[in-house]
Amino acid sequence: MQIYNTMTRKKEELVPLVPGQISMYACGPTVYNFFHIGNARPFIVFDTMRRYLEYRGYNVRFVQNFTDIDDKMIRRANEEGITVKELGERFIKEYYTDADALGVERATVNPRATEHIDEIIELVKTLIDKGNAYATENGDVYFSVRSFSGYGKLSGQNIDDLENGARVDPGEEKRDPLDFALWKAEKPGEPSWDSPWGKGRPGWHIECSAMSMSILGQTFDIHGGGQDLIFPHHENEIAQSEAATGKPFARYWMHNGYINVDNQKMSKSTGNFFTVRDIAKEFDLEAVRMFMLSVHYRNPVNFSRDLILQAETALSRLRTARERLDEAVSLDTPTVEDTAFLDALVQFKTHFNDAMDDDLNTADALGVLFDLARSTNTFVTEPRGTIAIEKAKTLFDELTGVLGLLQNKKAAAFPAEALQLLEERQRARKAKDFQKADSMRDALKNMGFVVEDTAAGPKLKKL
RNA sequence: GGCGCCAUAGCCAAGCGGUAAGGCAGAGGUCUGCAAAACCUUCAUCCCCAGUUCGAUUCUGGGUGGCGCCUCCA
Repeated sequence: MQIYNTMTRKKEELVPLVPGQISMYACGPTVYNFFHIGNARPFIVFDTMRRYLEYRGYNVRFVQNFTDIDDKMIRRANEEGITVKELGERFIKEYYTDADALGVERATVNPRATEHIDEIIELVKTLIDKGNAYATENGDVYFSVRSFSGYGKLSGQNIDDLENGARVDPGEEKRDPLDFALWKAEKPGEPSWDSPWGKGRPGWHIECSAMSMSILGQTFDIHGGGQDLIFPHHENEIAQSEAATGKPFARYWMHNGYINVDNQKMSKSTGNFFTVRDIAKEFDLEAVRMFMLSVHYRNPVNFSRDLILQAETALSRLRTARERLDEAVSLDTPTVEDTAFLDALVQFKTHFNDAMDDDLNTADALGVLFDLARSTNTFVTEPRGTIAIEKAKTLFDELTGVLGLLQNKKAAAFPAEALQLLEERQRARKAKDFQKADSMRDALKNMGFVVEDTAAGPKLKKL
């Protein structure tokens, strides 16, 4: 598989550190609020990456953290009049609610920053011992950027150019404006932990280094996140981690593009965001996943309700095709068409894999899925051999499963009243009383159901 | 100022050297009592100008127009 590595700015063959295994870390949410559609993109992208790697037979260790201590957490907790811990607990729960609905599988581990304070302190200690960090009078610890010669290698920034834009906040005792905080001294009313530098809390960047390395090892395969994390967050992670261990940190860096609104980056600070929770009130979140996967993960994409609607319609095309396979009439003896069809299935699978192997080209892979749908739709118009039908179902489930689509298997339960109307309508039709039949169809429509007359009889569908 | 991304039909979006996947919407048709679903047909020469090449949407240079990072940010 080829993936685009931000570090080298090229597509590279993915060769895992340990054959057959992939270790992967993605920056997770700061749990101070509901997450928005823009935040959802990396969750979906890296979940899809993980699913694909597992499908291709890798044993994947996938870590996505929760940042549960930082300035925003503290501010929000104060506003709500609750503790930072309580705030974190609440929004971790809310995260799972939305992530589940988006078809995002649970990571192998979801570490929390506050549960890795010991590792963070150890890492900071090591950096001070090695001369890459220094503690100040008031108990802050900073990383000395100029002590790490590789600084800027991920973002392609020249350290002296960066110097011009850097600034120092009042009260900070940085030796160099570029230096960043590893440990922040306690302020009144803030959660804090004991450390060799006095009470305090970790800086943001060090959390990810500590959590990723303590769970996946000093060197691991893939590190992912949004493009806005390239600088400074990921640059800083590299500096801290490699300075401390003397070993390469992540081997491949994957970054997803932004979700835009009217061509502007969706972000909390701009205020042009839609929370996933709000969108869930209007749409099936699987349509949001469909929408995300219809674009290559590195490209920016505009978000709008109209586009989710398009995705919803497209998704139902796949869903209908899959249902038709279930309803297909199968024969004990294969038909002559079966062989050609089975060959076609193999082709679809190959094309799907080729697309995904090319830097996770989900847009292209979805195209294959629609080709498959057309093919099966045509195939099931006649009774076919059981084996061919079953193989088609298996492939369909396999490929939609890799993309995390069509996972809502819940059998649609229709109210008795609706089923009765459907029956009455059918009787009316048999009696050629079409006026009555149509009025019942209208009544069902008002209840939110459409009627489809199939070869196997009338069928109800939710609108 | 430094670093970087993008420009393909009404909309969304792959492709990235050999004359444009797929989805949504639209048009015509088949099926249907009528619909719906499905199927068939139809719907683009790829922002502009140079250059390289037998051949460029795809490479190079220059424009034009969008956008991002450099400060919290997925």
